[in-house]
Amino acid sequence: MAKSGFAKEALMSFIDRIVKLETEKQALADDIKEVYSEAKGTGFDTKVMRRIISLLQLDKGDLQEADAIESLYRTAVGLPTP
Amino acid sequence: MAKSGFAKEALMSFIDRIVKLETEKQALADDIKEVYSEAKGTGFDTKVMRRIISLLQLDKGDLQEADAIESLYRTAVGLPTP
Amino acid sequence: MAKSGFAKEALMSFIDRIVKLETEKQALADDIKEVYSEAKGTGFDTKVMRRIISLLQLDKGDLQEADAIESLYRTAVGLPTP
Amino acid sequence: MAKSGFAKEALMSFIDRIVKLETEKQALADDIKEVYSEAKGTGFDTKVMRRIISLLQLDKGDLQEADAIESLYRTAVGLPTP
DNA sequence: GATGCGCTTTAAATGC
DNA sequence: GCATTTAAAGCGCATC
Repeated sequence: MAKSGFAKEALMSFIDRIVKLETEKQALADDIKEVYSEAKGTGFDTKVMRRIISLLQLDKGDLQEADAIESLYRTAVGLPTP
Repeated sequence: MAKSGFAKEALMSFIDRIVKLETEKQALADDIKEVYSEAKGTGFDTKVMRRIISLLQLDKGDLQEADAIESLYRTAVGLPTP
Repeated sequence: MAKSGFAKEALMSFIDRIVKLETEKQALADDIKEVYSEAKGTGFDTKVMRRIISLLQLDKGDLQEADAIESLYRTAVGLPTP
Repeated sequence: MAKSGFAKEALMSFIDRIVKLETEKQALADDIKEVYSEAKGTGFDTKVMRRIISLLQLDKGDLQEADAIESLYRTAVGLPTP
């Protein structure tokens, strides 16, 4: 049992698995960064791209609602709506 | 002279000033957090509020341009425009 | 209520307060930058200064952190924590 | 060119690639979470595990950091760095 | 349900 | 000006 007997092997196994997964995860993060960099070099606005990607994650209703609230608040503070 | 003679006093003076300013800055950050918290309690969407505030920092032309690019990208990926 | 009736005045009030606070906060950030700039002009290494300041701010937490590390290693090895 | 002609296809390609990579990245994040969960179920303290893993990852940089600190203090005190 | 902590992401600063 | 590195902010989880 882990708590008292002290399963050193088990702990090391868990930790190894996590370290490995995190390594792969970091590699993907680097890939993503690279794609953004490439897109930027092609002339795209990466800031807007990031926003678009986050909007894509929303389901349709949520997106509409978010847009609606933003329109409302924009009007309230005197900003033009797109 | 700082580099060779070693102006310990001067260094400490600079550091003290910075620490003091950072303390005040942190206090303002806390105040801001509190206002957001109050707004949230009143029923406002703080995420949208943050966006509105960042949009307010832009000058008019920049805002229009950002909106235009976003519309373009939205259309390109099949998202509805607000 | 904010969502339906839509308290435009309340929203503007919150946003005004935040914008004001952020303005002051930014002013302090600028002041800090200026001090660093002045220090740099006097011959100090600002990177080192930043490091020292962060170390100074960590001083208090440092002991706690050392204690925490000991504690966690004890736990990891199955020893009781004090 | 992206800005005027507007390469819709290119944009969609970039975004698709990023979305795909982020999906994989999220899958790995979920895997990691699952391993922690399993470890927890086996009786390990996940907080401690996280701490240990972060310490393991810092091991390499640690020496460098120690050297850097010595270096910065030397500079602060006016001593030449090696 | 609230609070704190860690992670992720985003903005800024510096050096090339 | 661009790219890297570092600080700040926001977010979400986990705990109490």
